[in-house]
Amino acid sequence: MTTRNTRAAQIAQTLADRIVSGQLAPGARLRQDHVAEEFGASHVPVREAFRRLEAQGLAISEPRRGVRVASFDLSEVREVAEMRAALEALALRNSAQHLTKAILDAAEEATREGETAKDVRSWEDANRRFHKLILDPCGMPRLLAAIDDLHMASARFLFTAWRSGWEPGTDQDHRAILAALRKSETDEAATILSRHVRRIGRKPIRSASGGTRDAFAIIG
Amino acid sequence: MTTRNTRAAQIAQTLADRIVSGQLAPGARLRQDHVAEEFGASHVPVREAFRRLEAQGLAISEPRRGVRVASFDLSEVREVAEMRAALEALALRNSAQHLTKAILDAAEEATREGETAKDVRSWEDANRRFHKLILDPCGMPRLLAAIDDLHMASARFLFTAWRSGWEPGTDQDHRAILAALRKSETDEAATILSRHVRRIGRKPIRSASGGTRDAFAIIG
DNA sequence: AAACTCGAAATTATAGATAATTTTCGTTCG
DNA sequence: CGAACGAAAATTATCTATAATTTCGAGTTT
Repeated sequence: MTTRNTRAAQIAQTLADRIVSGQLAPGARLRQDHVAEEFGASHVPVREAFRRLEAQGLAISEPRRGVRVASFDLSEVREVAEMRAALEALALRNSAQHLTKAILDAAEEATREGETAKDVRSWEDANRRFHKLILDPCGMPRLLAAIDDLHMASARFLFTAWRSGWEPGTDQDHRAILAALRKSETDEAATILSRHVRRIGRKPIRSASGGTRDAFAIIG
Repeated sequence: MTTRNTRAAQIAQTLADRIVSGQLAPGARLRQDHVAEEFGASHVPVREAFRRLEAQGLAISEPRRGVRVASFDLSEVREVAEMRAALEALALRNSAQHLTKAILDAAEEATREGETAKDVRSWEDANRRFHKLILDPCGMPRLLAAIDDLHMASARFLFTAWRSGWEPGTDQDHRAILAALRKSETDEAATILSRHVRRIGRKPIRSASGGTRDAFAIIG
């Protein structure tokens, strides 16, 4: 199997998945020799992977002190929500004129899948697919890459908060966005999308010390 | 001042400066052994620096084929302008309530310096200072980092287009933004800022083959 | 003459080794 | 008993060496 990617990219991808899924907790140390050994690689590609994770905001590196999984708090959840709102609205405005009926149908199907998802992971997958479908046609690669990074952060917030317990509901926002797009009411669709992405859910979490605190995540 | 940063960070910084200033042309190859030799380093920190430049959009890496300075065209200039407009407007809305008279005075001073700048480099420096002054108080580090990267891209577009020949003018937009902020008319200020950042200038450039084509850059 | 093949040179990717720094943990001193 | 110190261990950052891949050109074939 000749992988087309570099070793560093593979390692970065796997570690990113673990961080997003919550398998690697915020604050956890990433020790280069341990990671290298696990992947059967030397530490050089591992260090390159770390630099990538750092740029994506998933890890934090302090010189001579190693790399840790980035921590986050409510203010960063809010920040990512606001950035997503601003950038996704922009993308949608540029994407709208290129949307076809087939794309909108596929987005509706993704919405249905999200509504019937039985766990948070499959809901997130369907939700991301919805957003990607209606935004990709904007043809702005740099913008789409930035949105992708923000979605990854969103997913991390979500998986950390909703480790278990997920009840699906009808996604009125998605349907309203699609209805507006079908009527070519771009501004309306962008406005709903912007509001939709800024909705932050709260869930009580049992902390290690026995008490309960609240966890927050973007639920759009 | 010995920056206690890593070698990789120093190399990335220096290369980024060269790319932004146009000293390294779009498409130019970055050969790790040559760079390593120049900086008196091995190829390991050089490779880490490359990953950083890649994440910032300043370089493009193709596995086994090396790293090149990223190319860009009018559509990317437009894209960066739109992204800056969206994100800087967001930042300003969150920054407005924290702005003090001292900050606004400093921003006005930066505007004056930009108006009297004798070359494009010092104009860009003053312009960036203006934007940074009024946006930094928003206290959203991830947003500010994203804006920083976009400013770097903007500067690159500008320096590539306006390698020479620069005539200063009064910056009415900056003054209008400051006036609105002084009156606490945040929405008005954000609207002007958004329009301001999307202004794209055109300049005829003598190409190598003797003909002239147009170069474009964000002039806000 | 154009296209193709093969091989050498250049370059990138990975591995192994070394030096420098931080962390850890036991011991001593207040 | 707790804080502070210091050697040992672990970890990071860097360098040198080796392996793998691509590029480019000379020579051959159609």
